[in-house]
Amino acid sequence: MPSIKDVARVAGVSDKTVSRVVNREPNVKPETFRRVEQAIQDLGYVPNRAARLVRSRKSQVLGILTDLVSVTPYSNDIVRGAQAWAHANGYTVIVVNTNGDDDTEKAAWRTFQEHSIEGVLYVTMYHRLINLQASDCPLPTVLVNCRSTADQSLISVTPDDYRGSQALTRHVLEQGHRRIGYIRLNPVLFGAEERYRAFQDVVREWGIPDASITTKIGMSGVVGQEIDHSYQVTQNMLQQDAPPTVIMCGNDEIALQAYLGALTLGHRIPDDVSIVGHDDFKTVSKALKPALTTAALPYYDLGFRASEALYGVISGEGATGSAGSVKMDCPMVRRESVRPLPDSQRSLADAGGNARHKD
Amino acid sequence: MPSIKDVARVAGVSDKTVSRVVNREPNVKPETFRRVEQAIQDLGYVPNRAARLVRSRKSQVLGILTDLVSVTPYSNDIVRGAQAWAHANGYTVIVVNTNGDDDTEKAAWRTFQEHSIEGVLYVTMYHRLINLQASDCPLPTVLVNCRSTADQSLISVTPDDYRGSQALTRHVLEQGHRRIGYIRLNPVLFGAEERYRAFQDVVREWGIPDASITTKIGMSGVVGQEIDHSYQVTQNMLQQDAPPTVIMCGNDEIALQAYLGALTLGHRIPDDVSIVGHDDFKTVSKALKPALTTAALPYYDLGFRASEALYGVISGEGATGSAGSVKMDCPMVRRESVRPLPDSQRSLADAGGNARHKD
DNA sequence: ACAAAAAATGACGACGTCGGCATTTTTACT
DNA sequence: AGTAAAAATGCCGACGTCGTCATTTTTTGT
Repeated sequence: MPSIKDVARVAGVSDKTVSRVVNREPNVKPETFRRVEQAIQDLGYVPNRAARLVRSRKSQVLGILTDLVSVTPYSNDIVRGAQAWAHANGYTVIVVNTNGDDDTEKAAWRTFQEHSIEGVLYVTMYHRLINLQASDCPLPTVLVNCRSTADQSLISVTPDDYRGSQALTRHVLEQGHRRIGYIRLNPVLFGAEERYRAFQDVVREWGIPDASITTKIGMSGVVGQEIDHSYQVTQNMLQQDAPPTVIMCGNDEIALQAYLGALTLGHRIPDDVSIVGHDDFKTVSKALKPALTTAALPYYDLGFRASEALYGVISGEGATGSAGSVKMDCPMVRRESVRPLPDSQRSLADAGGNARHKD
Repeated sequence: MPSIKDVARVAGVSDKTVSRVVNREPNVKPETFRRVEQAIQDLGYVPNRAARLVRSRKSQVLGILTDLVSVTPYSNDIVRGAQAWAHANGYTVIVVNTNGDDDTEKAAWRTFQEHSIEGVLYVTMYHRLINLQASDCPLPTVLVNCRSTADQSLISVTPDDYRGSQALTRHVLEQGHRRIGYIRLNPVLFGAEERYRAFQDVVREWGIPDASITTKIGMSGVVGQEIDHSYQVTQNMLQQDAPPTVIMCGNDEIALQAYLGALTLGHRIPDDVSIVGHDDFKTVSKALKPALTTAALPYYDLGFRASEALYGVISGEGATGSAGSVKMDCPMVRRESVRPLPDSQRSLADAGGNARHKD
């Protein structure tokens, strides 16, 4: 592994001049520049970051700390997004999975310090609240897909579950649906709460009577090993009197269960029952027939945006406190699983009440 | 950021003694050891890897080069497996996604060299053949999920698609199925070839007549944007005269299509038709009702095993040439989507021919 | 108690790079 | 041509750590 001095010798200049060429500093004669470049080429010289770092303290490395690569493999897109930003900006990324283990997390922070990392992305694989103090973080940190209840000053980048669910609910109502089944995500998840709240708010805003809404919990249990009742829940809903014309699912996995449940009962989608999901897990949402209308969790963007934010913190560009925190939209992805109801079918007669949207 | 000298001063010893303590070298008086540890604690000293590296040339860092995080997000488990090995063995991991771009790949190799990385895992996100020379790799390299047609000497760790498919086919035959539909994976994929070949070999070995086999291609087109015909293909198969009693799918995504196609036609699974997949994409295979019998792609193990192999190369423990290459088993995961056929239904009468397994 | 061996500790320099500053070469201007 | 300013280049040392080897302290055996 040749060093800068080897290059200097070959090019017949001093090591400092080589350094200048390598770092594109000014004040190098074109002719010298050429000679040095040639020598670099010939020797296959590659600068040594470690040595550079010993002097300049700029590692150009970012750390990513993830809790566990949960059952939903899609959240890896957060990491991809972060990497994309990093490589576009000359940074390298070190990733450590803690698997939710505290000791591993401790070790990871230490590793990051040893590597003189400039900043850390603290990524959770599902949207949740955590309990982290800024003082626990020995390095500049940005929270991704989570927020800290303990310390508001930690900047976070999270998906806006509320708005995603809101858009979906509005869409469903605009298509004329009034009898609605809602299958909730595992209540343990933060997103579950937000999504359900948005659903309720919109439904109330439109004056839909409670009687025409059926809500059930589709998943429950510890994250990672939850029990999924949504298949059965769907079938129960469809077999009740005046069944819902649309089933809104807490996420796409539940939507898959809803499809299976409905199809097995001989219902056609969306002719007999419409279905919407949430998250846009493409392996599911695009694969279903008809393709699923859902709201896309912006995982990739979360990672990308968070890296930008982290860079802001590192380079000290203001943005202190939670002022820098961002909620990113979950845009609705309209596919074919929601059928517009003809006017004639929009009454609520058989579910009691017939309130309509006020506008 | 305190240095080893700050610690030395506080502990009242020389920097070298601190170094000894940090690296657990012998010949330090217990009392001195204690004092130094205390000083380290008090100052929050963390050794600086860069400085260490400048001298010792052992970075304890592995690089992971991935082509693209393809449509199947599951292959990320390869990376997880590699990380698991790394962290268990004191290594840190740098990941770079090339998105299949040659320039990015070039840049990645360079970055790896700059970081004095010890070795590289060259990971492809789907099982395929690549065209890489050992001479293209400036660092010790192990291929994961791919093999090089250009250079046999590159060690590779790949899944054994053939044996996975073989096990699945045998299972299906053992359950008494004789009229079989086979929906092929995109022929562009290396695994598609292997799996189909295994299927054919077993079927032939058992003496099943060609007439009772229906084979169709389920996906085609460029990887990442393929067209999926398998939904329609399934329905066609089920509507033919003497339809297959089991449909074997090139992978689990195709199996999902098969489920949807079958259910929509009113067929029950596995009562009317059995289905098997391949890959064990859990979001699909465990979610389906009934859960899918499939063969598990050992992604995690691939990554873990490959790291071990790479370490072997780095530390020069023989294992030269493709002698070190490994094919890892894809164990069958037996769930509920295959129904054993009662003897009375095992004839081939209506499909022409009635050959039986020879043993 | 004393020498020899063993253990513990320290002084110093090198690793590859780059910042600071001194020195040399070139350019611009009279 | 001569001089001042600007440009180009080089020398030296420091970053934090650890290897080498010298020095000091402790232990062991008589």
